[in-house]
Amino acid sequence: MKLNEAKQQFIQSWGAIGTQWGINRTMAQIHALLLVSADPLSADDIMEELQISRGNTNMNVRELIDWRLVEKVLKAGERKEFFIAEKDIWKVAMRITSERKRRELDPMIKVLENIGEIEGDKKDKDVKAFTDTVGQLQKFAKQADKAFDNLVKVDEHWFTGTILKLFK
Amino acid sequence: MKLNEAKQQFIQSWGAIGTQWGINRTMAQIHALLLVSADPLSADDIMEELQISRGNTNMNVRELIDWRLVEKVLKAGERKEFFIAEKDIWKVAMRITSERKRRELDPMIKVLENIGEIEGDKKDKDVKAFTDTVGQLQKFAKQADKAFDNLVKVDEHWFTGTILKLFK
DNA sequence: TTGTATTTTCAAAATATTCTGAAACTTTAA
DNA sequence: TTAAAGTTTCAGAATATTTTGAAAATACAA
Repeated sequence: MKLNEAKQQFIQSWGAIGTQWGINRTMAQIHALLLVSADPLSADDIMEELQISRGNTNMNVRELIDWRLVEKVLKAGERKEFFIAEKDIWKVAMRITSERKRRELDPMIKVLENIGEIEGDKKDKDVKAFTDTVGQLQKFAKQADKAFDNLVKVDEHWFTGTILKLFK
Repeated sequence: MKLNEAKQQFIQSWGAIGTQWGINRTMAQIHALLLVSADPLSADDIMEELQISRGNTNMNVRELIDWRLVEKVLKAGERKEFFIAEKDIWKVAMRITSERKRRELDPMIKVLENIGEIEGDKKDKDVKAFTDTVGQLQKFAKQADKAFDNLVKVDEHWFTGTILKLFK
């Protein structure tokens, strides 16, 4: 299998998987392209490689930067911006996890907090069913929130060596 | 806050969160409705409560059953089918996790497996960049796969008591 | 059987999301 | 300054997804 062939296959497949993840196809493709590129690419490189418009490229690169999966790189003597992806897959996974938590778990916690006390007979089976489910969800959401925070925190400390120092 | 008011708020918010999760709004709403209902509901009940069509109701209830979040219930003397949601939030979370793994991680593993050996100079930086990233992804995906399987497995055994028996 | 209640399917309509490309804006070098 | 290179924005077009509702299929009682 030739390199370019394999690259193209990887990029296309990654785009398809992206949609399953609820992620924009183009965003996933640009990420894939940058992940397997040795050098930083410019917007024009990306447009050329993926056959997409400048606007689309710009929007999705910006989104990838928001997710902290891609960084802007400046080359000496060049006016253009270049882009490079974080290559450490563990870090990539942590950042995607953080972002998904922010988009999926945090709004859930907010919704649950905003549900007020229910008026009426607390022994009523309908009132019970509601408060019981909402209560369980609240408990679960808070636990999950802590678990994710710890996962990401431990990971950051691992890299900076903070945890090892605790054992000295 | 009145019960019906709170229910309606919960259902609408859950629908909105669902879309963030990459889940169909109606599916999330039906799930929310069943989660906070004391008794099983019929398709007509769901249509009435959420103001949606029969086709939409049928499709999404079926999808929820596929996810093992909802079960069909038959009432004596009634010809209609009724539906009830799994109320144990931990079980719900495990089932959603399993389904997401199936939809998100499994296709990723498949894609990575299908990428063949790259022809050409293995010292070339472009070849290196590609094989290195794909290699890292493969390693990560397999670890994640095992981790999720174990999570779900431990959980099932926990409920059936299999793990406690191991310590006897 | 036949008729009635119920569920399922699916083409077309409605809605939502993504993409394009050109204009507006910004940055930098001369 | 000016102008050229580059980036961003966003209205409208293209795509994709979801929803409706009526017809077909199925299940059941008489």
